Amino acid sequence: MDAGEPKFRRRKADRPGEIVEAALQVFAEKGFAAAKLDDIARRAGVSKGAVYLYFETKEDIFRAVVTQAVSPNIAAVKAMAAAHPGPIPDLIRGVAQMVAGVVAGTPIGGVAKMVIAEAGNFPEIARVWHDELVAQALGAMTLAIEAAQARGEVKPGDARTYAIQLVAPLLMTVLWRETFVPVGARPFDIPAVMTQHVETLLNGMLTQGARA
Amino acid sequence: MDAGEPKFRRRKADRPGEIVEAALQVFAEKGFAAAKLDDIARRAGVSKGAVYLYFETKEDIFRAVVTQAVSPNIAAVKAMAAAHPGPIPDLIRGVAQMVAGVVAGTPIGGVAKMVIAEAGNFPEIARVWHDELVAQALGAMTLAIEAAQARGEVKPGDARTYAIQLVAPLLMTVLWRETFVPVGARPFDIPAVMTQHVETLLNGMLTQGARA
Amino acid sequence: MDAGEPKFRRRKADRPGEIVEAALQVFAEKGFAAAKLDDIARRAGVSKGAVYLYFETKEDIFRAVVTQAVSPNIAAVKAMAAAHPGPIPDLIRGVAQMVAGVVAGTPIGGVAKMVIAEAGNFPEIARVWHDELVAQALGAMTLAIEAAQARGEVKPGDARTYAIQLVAPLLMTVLWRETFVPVGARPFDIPAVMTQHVETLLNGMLTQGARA
Amino acid sequence: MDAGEPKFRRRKADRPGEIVEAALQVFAEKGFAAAKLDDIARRAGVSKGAVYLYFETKEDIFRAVVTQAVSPNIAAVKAMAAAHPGPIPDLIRGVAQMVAGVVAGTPIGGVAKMVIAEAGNFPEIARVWHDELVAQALGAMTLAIEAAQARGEVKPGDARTYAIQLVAPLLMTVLWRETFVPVGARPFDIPAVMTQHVETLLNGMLTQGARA
DNA sequence: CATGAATGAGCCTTCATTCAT
DNA sequence: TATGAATGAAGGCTCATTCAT
Repeated sequence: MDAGEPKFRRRKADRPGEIVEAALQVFAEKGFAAAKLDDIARRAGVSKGAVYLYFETKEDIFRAVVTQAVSPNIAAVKAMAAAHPGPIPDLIRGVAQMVAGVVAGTPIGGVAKMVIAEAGNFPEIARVWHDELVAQALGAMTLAIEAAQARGEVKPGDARTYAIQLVAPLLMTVLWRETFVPVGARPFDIPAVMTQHVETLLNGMLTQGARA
Repeated sequence: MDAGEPKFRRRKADRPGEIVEAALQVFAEKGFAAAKLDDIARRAGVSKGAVYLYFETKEDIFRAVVTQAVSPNIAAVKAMAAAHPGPIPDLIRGVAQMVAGVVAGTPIGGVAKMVIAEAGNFPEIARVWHDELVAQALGAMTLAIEAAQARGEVKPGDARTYAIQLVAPLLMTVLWRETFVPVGARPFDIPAVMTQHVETLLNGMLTQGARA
Repeated sequence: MDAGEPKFRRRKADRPGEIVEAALQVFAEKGFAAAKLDDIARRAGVSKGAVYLYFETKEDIFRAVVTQAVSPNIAAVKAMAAAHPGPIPDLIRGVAQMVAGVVAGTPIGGVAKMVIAEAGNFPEIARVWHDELVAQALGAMTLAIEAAQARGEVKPGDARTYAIQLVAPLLMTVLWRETFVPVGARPFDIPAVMTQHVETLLNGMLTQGARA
Repeated sequence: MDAGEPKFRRRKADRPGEIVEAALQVFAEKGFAAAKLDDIARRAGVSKGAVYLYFETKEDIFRAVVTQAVSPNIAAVKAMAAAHPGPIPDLIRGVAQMVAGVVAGTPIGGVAKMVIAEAGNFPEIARVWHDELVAQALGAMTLAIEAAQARGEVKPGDARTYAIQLVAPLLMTVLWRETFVPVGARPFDIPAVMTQHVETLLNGMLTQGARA
């Protein structure tokens, strides 16, 4: 019986996840509007109608894809926020490695692309992404840098700006991978870029004393 | 025709340009698929039919928007490439200021967003953007940095990586403006960010001797 | 099975009847096309699949609803047809009271509405309804009136027309109840209307002699 | 040029009327849900898309059909309401003839059928039909009858009931025409039925004195 | 018998594109 | 050139019907 391909499968519990996963691929590849329900369904291995057993509309699927990509990263952000208040270089190196790993190993890059692309059409999604993920992470980094400045570890300068200086190459290389690599551009080794970047930037932003 | 020509008479020769300009706004706001020909025509102040006197298809308009945004910047890139081989800090500061000015003062950010979003659907556009703009600029910067390394001005490290480290915050802040500012995020002062970034990074990447 | 059988155990034998009853309500409320199998099943207290154990298609259920509403009334019609050939006023009064009672106490009004609404899509249903119910009743009345005319009880005039004159207010008030009362119209007291109608009409159609 | 069938016609002003007329036929024949936009468009001689240049949704078309059928009759109702306060028999005979003419000569029967069928799904349509047409007409008749009763022309009895007694055969024969005639039932001669009905009923409802 | 997850044909609606004016 | 009414293909969504359990 196992060998015969049953026409129906009856796996209510698994379906939503499978559909969201398939949708992530299709949306990341084509964008929201150009993605066809048929494609999503086929890639999820179900019929078009089955998708509507689990989601109300195409927009719902989109929202599920994006918000679902937020949640697992919230933990990481919280860990970052709660990070020990020790010397800032270790913190930054640790965070950079962790985030680089996430970015390299998950489809979060594709989701980021979708958020950027559809922010105009789905403001609430941009808001969720910002409020729950980006602003949190940026805020945690900013606070840590301000504390380090107070301790004399980091040179004067806008702390929030230091924070984006730190993460910008990550976003850049991810979008590079999504945008230009498929048309033949030379890819970047994301962890390597981050290593060089963090060392260079630390070198530039730390005070003499902290650089020891 | 005569002296009594109405002051605000529409210039026929300007039509394509007006349409492209209108299309840029609509595409940047909604994305390619969600942009309606009707909106573009209305915003350009012409009828829907008139658009088809100048462009074959919606894709054509899109291509025109993106490629048109490339050309004026090619000059800048060439200037960059031909830049004098003097001390690298001045070159970098000069380039950064120029690029920051362009980014802050033109809709190129919206175009970048479109390129990222539609790279999957219009690979040749991603290719044009990469080959004629991004790769050129990155290549010029890379060469200049390698030359500076050869002169002992810049520390060892991957020159192409140094180049993206330099420009990444620019892309980041532009996308921030396009994506999160409309939903209430605090904006960045792009030139200020670039100033701090360039100084910090130069501080970190220059050798002792060059830092004088 | 045994004495301990649950008190409210569902009678399998009743299922078709329960489904038809539920379907009658839903069809009467929404019409054939707008009625959803899901609604019918839910209102009958069974699963959607169970409906298909008893009926082949949605059309089948519809046919069952309408034809089932015909049968119990056929007896009444036959009784009418076989009615004693005595003075017509008594016959008419008796028939009117009986029919008014049926109309007021059964969902036959909703069925009539369905027949009217779907006659175009289900001609055979209109035909059944006409041939087995309406034409029979009308024919019986017509014959009785013609007999009364022969006996000099009823004035000259088209007998079939007299017959519909008699029943028309019944249909009118039923449809009023189905159509306008739900949107706030003042309802009619159907038996009262029929009493006044029958007396007025008899007054107008009987000859001097019969009016004694 | 006239001989050649042009692909497009450009008759903006005529379209809505043509579409509503076509829709009336299709809706009356199939009902709202079973009517296909394609059918309506084809019968109106336009493409499916063209329909959407003039109406937002299928429901809109339906509403337009029904409300459009109301308006021309409102005038007649008003005339009825303003009718001279002379002897009631003349008034009733006049109104009956007029209404019978309208009913026989316009598609109002089909519209009435639609209103009855879809009252559950479109309550506001039932409300419009009732408030602007049926209740007005019934109210005017009721008032006239009450006045006649006050003058001693009409026997005691509920005036509103007398009013529906009067019009019921009209509705009955119209629905008969829409429902049973297509499946082979013998049609009624509507004006003839009304003549016999009015005379019989007047005979029954007038007082001795008024019958002179 | 009974369930309800799954299917897929069908239809409303949108919108890029065409063309008579 | 310019217009905008008209077209028709495409796709989101619904729901009667089927079938593995």
